[in-house]
Amino acid sequence: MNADLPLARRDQIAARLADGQPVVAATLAREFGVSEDAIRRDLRALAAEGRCRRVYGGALPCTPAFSPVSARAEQDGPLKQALARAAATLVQPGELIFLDSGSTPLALVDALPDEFELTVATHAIDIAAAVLRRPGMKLVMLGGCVDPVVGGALDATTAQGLAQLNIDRCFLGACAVSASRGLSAQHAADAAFKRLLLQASPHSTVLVTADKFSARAPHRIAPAEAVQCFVLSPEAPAAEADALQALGCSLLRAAAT
Amino acid sequence: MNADLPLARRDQIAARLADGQPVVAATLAREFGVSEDAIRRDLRALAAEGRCRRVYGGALPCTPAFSPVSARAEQDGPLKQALARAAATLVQPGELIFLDSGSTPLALVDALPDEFELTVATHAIDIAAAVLRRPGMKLVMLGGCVDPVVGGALDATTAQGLAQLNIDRCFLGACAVSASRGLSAQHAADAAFKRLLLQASPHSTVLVTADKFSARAPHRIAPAEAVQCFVLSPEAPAAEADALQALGCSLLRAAAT
DNA sequence: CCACACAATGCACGTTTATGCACGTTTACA
DNA sequence: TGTAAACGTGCATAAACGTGCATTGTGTGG
Repeated sequence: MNADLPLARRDQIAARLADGQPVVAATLAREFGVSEDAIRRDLRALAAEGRCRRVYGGALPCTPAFSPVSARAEQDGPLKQALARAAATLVQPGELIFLDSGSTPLALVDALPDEFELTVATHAIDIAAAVLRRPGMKLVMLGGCVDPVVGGALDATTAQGLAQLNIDRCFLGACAVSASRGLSAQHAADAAFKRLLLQASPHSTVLVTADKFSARAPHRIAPAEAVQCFVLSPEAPAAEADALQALGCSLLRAAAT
Repeated sequence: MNADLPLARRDQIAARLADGQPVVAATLAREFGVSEDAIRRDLRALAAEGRCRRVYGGALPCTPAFSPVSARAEQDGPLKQALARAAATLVQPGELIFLDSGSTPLALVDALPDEFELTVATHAIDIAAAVLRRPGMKLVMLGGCVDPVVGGALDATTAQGLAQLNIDRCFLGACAVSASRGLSAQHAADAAFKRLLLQASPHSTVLVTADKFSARAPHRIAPAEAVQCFVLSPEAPAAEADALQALGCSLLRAAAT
């Protein structure tokens, strides 16, 4: 991280707490490269200001509620995080990556490395909010009328904004995946947008939880071979995986949780 | 790199701080080829002008880039909610309202009536997220490169998107308010956007907490008479309120908490 | 041309602050 | 109930701090 100003460290810890994240003293000590004593002093000071609640092993935010991302990430949790970690290995420093809407791409935000100077583009509100919490990343928001179901902008303006980006890589969530029927989505507008996104990206990755293979969805996005890489969970059926590979798609297996 | 003018050095340091970068005294001393004493004097001067926060080892930007909106979100809770409730009474059914970035407009989202079939437009990520949680509202998101300090899109694309909206009413937060100096903002791009927003709206309302009257900010947005209505907190100084009214602005007092 | 004010700087001094380590105590968990 | 980790406290150290003072360079008025 950047400058080792003591108070800056304290601010960063305070920011995490204000964000609703609990902090662990030992972890922070390693992360900031100082002894646990120093961290404990910080936490004590913050607690004295009423900015957190001191507990054995670390500290908790004084307002424990309300933290949309972390809550969701915890709950849907380990599986999507594992997919996200695997997908994050594909990203190269300095790239402009586009994150599609959905909880799996959302998990990817927290898995992206800090030091890569990435630019993240998205049309999804919750993903933008998550990126905003990551210091080192630039954020480009696509505007338009927001579809309340998808949680992101989805209209002609959005498509137009997409066309103005030089995307290096995109990550999609899909409603349904099959080697024979390709990718499908629940909503027509969402499918159309994903189709444009695939066309606009020289390299596209789809994050797939195992249940997506058995799912059906009405709107065809593209054939599977339009995607360069699929990230699969460990319990994905081998038959489907082999079929995707036979189409020329590369596969990435997430580590078992 | 360096002209030897001392003031030029101070300006460069100020520029970095305005950019959100923390600075380390020892590093700056080596970089500019002067003693740490000189740097410390600069930092002290800048801090005295309110342009940074002095800390042990260097200085931090007064609005740290890394803990953007989340930290200041709920600090003045009840007060801002009271302002929001007062402002919400101005809204008419079916309108397209634009919400500026800031914690006060954010509070307004939850105060808006459900049954009015409103369309809310914004360029701020957190406000969009809040609107998304309200069922009966339509949401229009303005896109563009997102300013991490403001927490919303702020570039030419955003301005263009604004021009394509038929806004009925807009609600602004301001960094500083004064009858004589008008509205001011901390950041140039933010000020420019607010200026466009005022021009694009037939009716504009500014939500003002009492501390905004004593605050200073470098970038002038518009004179106070460019705003139709100010919503004031109960403890706002009467002198300032009278001065605003003398300029032809209507006032709305929030109920005491 | 000189004297002087003035601002910026570097240096020396004593003071404050943050840190790490050592010690004994408390806490969580098996 | 026992154990290991986390805790708080005291102390020593090094870095950063503020202040006062001498030096330098520049511009101005006598």
